Amino acid sequence: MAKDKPTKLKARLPRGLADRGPAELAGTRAMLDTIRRVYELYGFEALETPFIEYTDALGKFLPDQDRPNEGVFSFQDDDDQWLSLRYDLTAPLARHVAENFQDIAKPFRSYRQGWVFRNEKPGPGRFRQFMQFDADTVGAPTVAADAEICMMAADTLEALGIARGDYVIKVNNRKVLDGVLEAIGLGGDDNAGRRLTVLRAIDKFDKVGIEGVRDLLGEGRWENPAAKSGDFTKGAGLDEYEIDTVISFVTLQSGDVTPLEDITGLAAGARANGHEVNNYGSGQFVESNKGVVNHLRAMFGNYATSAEGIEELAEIADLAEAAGYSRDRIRIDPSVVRGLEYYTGPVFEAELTFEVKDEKGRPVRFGSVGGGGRYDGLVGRFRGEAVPATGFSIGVSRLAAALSALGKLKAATEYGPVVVVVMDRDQTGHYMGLVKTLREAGIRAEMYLGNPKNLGNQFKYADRRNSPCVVIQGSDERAAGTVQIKDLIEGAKAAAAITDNAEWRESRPAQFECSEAELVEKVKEVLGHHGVPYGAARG
RNA sequence: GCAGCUGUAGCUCAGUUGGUUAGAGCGCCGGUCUGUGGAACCGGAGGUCGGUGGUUCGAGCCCACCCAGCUGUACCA
Repeated sequence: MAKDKPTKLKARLPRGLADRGPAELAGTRAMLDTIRRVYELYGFEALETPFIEYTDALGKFLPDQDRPNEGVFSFQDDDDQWLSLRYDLTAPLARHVAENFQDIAKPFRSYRQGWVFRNEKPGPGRFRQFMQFDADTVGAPTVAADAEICMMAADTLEALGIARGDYVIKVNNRKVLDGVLEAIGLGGDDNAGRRLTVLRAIDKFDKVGIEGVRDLLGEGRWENPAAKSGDFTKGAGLDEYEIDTVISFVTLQSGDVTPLEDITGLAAGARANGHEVNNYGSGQFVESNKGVVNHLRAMFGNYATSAEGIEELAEIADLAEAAGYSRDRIRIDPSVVRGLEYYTGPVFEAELTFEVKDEKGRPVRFGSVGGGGRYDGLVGRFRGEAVPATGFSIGVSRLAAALSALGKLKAATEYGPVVVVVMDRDQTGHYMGLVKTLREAGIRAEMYLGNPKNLGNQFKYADRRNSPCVVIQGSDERAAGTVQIKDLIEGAKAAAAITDNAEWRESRPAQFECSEAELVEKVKEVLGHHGVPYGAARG
């Protein structure tokens, strides 16, 4: 009989998804605790919604398609209704608020954290399942709510260990953009398509540079402009004058032009307080949000829609400044576009400003690690009236990926349990008794459950589990009422010099004997010596 | 979706102008060592060479198509 090899099933993980080990879980848990602490400090309260929503609650275009799997994972219920895995936490929040509108005290301030899913092509820092941590204020029309969200975003990133200057919260306002677009004749519903193209072009500013944006606003752009090869992106088809207008808006802060605030009268005082003040000709100037806002006023203040947005930005800048958040943390930046569909006013984006490199030394683009904005229309979709709302979302998974790529995510060695080795199979009950004693003292412990015939294997196991120590009791010890405790951490150090195997075995480094009654006390000494937490000290 | 690159052991990769039975390092398992982790030495398991078809006396290598992965780009409500 020919032996047919059973066809092995290939074990493989779908792309864009990831298993998480103990170290990563511990790191994520610490991040979540930190974020939660900041959010709660600001007065937000917890809320959780399910992973699954009706598809039409998430977006407006889906239900009429055959397979609404563009971007979202969807499937049909028994009753043929389309369900989807949530792709963010904002739409479910809007549904929750609308559904429980009467019972919710407004302004409603809530936070929530959880997995979201996107059916898109994954990449570095882009996953198909990732975690977000949101905070939203629903029912507050004031821009103070927006300003507060920005400040909280800054506080959160710093609480996570990102130094001031290594991140920035960029702020813009959709109304300013809308006004500019109206001014160049792209207002109205029939220009929605071109408007979108313009917004996307602006969004790519830091990726393709000023010339790239110029091409995208005009005829279009090749993936490799020099060789005119690769993918071609069709442009918005604007003329020279229109392009110049848009470019002047975008570069206002982000690129070549940095508007400066004239502080001639204030410079002396600023210097006295230790601020750096640049000299430009006769007047004295400093980079500031107020400078950007003044510049916007001068250039676009005569467009009604823009003016409204500019004044909102001015107020956010003032509020932030008054609270001590200056341009190094919260920055008015007209190139920020974001969330093209549902944002109605201020939009925010959290960016890391330091460069992260991959293992080959090439710079990695992680994109924004958080974002948000005002979405006055989202809750209103479920009701007849507009409900003002603003919120912010941290991309926990992406931020964790960025931090660990940078080596900033503390990869503290996770110690395993104390292992009680099995020397005599017929004493299993007694060994488990030792384990129980340790557990009752709050010490992680387990008896070796593998094949106990070779004692060496049990040590190898304990070594791999990163156990701080093992407990040994053979017939000699049992007769004497004692146990051997072997400190594996200390032993590894002590044995580093030994090269001869026989000597290695004989020396039994870092091993000592104690009475069974002293077991807990002595193990605690070993754990304490190495800083291994136990009992209440464990997280 | 579009473009480029890459598919050989669990991982990283060799593999001559096409030539018997496809290799190495690491890892894994076992032994030296059934009362002691590491090192060392010895041994072992593990491959439809991504798939299908073609050219050839002969294909891991050449050709066509397909599939998968990576990178970029587009899309991302």
